[in-house]
Amino acid sequence: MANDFAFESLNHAQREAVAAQDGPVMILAGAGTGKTRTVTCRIAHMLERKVPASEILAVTFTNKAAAEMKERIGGMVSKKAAGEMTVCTFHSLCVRLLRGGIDRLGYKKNFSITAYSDQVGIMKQLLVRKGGTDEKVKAETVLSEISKAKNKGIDAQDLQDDFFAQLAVAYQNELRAQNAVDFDDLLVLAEQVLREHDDVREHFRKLYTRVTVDEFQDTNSLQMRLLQQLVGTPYHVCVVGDDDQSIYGWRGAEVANILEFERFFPNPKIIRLEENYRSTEAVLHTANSLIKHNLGRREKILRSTRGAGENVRIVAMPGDDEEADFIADEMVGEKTAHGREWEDFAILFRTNGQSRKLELALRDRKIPYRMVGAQSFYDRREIRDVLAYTSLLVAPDNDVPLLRILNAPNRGIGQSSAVLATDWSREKGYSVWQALCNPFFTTTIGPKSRAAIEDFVALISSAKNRIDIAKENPADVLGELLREIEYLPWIERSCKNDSERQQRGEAINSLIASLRDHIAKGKKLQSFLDDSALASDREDDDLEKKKGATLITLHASKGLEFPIVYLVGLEEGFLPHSRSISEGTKDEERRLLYVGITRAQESLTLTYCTTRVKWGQKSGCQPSSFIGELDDKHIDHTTFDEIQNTEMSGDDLDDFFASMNNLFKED
DNA sequence: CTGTGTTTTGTTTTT
DNA sequence: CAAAACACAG
Repeated sequence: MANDFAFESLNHAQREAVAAQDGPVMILAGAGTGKTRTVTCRIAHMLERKVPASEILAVTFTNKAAAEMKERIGGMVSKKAAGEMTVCTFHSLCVRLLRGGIDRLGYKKNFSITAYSDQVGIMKQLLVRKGGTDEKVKAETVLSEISKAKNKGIDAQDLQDDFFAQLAVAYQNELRAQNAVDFDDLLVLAEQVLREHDDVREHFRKLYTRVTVDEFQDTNSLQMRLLQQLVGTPYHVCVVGDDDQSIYGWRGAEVANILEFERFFPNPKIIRLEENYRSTEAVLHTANSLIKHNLGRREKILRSTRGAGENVRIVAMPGDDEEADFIADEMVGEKTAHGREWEDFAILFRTNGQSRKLELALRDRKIPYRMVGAQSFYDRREIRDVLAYTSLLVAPDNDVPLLRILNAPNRGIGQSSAVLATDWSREKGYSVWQALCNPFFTTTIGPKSRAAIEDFVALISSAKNRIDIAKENPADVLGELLREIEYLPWIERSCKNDSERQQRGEAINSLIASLRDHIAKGKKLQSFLDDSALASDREDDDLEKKKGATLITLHASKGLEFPIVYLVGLEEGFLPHSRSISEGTKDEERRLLYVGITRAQESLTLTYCTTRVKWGQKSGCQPSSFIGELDDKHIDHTTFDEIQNTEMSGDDLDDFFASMNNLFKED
């Protein structure tokens, strides 16, 4: 199955990238330059050259990207070969590695991965226990400092702030005691195993002889060190990325990795993809004129292959209500006038909070839409609860999930009992579960709570036995367990409306269904929990395939493209975000805007408001300083009022009256 | 221990 | 103006 046809369709630079198979290679792929196609061709070409598929490793930024890449390569070569390759995120790669070798570092192989909400839970407890003077520190802040330190390779106790260092040590002990690792530990420990154990390192270097890293601009220095351990001479490593699209600096991403790639892997072949197949000249010229203002970049000039196109518009809005209405109205007009599909439209914004008004405006006009990224499926309360129950069925000694559901639904084991159990277990060096099982503990508390605790212990034990001993399907056991404790009715009682009730019920069902699916594939319960912890995905296939216009944050929009793009809220303090100004990361905000602009294929509209409702109060806004940096060559500056007036002419007039009529009808 | 009413707090982005 | 944390009575 030759894939020559694909090779034929590549441009010069892309072919060069495909042909450069040996030694270190860096592909600088500007926005819309056919990056994914080039990378998949390059890997397909590897397989053609008889590199065994099992020796190929490709690391992506998200699970979704991994799945997509696998599918595309499967389409070019055989499905079987694609299946034998390893395509995954850094984190899941590390899980695989550690499930095999973490015992070398003194952890047990059945370690569990602490989800973010559980990290917060641990830290909150520690703050209560340690924060005698109760300083106003948020658990999230401490965790983010710890995370930054880990990613930089700093030891927890060496944190500058004394209090933070204390917390960091306590936090790490807590995890260790529970044989648990957090998200960052996965990378830290994997790197450590590879570095300290020659045989493990050699094993993996032989296992993966060809390594590709996608979205390289988003890797941090820890991931870079991991990569160095993973790849030995002769460095058959290929990194792909675009420093201009590095927007995860706040999570530790180091643009330096891409700017100083030579330092890590000597004499790389550097290939630039600058021919853009996505956007019009107007869009690209505007994007280029903006990104020019960033210093210290690998210079790239995107060239359009699609002709000038219509001008970019910058529209001043009197307020955020008008902004939303204007966009929604225009979408209706565009659709009828030019036969557009709703899927052709996307509205991009900086913060999730901005989506509310837009949603309302779309809903008013019955425009179908899909929201990407609001709340992660796995962050939902009912899902976290059910997963906590699931993890108890694997390892009841994990305190965090245990404490989470100890009294959810309410079963008469309240705060005070929980504190007593925790304290007792800590004193004796037991887990909380062991405390609950231990008569020496249970006899110390009141008869009512005691009965409740005994019931709870019996409940979990019997469910666990059904899985471990009777070998029943865990999905069935879990489902029955939830029914027995009447979880759903309990959660439903806290819902405000019917649709929320339905959603929660569906979420639980879909989680159980995916567990059943997982078990049917012959995989273990433990790996189900791993996957859930690592799934950042706002997946839920339904949501992905849902029809309609797209509402999306700038961050989540990376890698996507749309014919018609509205980018809202170009105001100082929003984009650039005020926090970025105080942190001195305005460059990253500029890149963020650059990413947004380059999503547009044909039509781009940037809007800003002169007033905006904030915390229920109207307040004034300044247009973003980025607007002044754009070259006006392909830009029209207008205002809301101007457009309203000009629309009074021509055949738009009919539309205007139609929508006015609608307005009156609704009132 | 639970449910309700009151106060406070807050808005970046997420593997 | 929300949601979330908090306080207090039952």
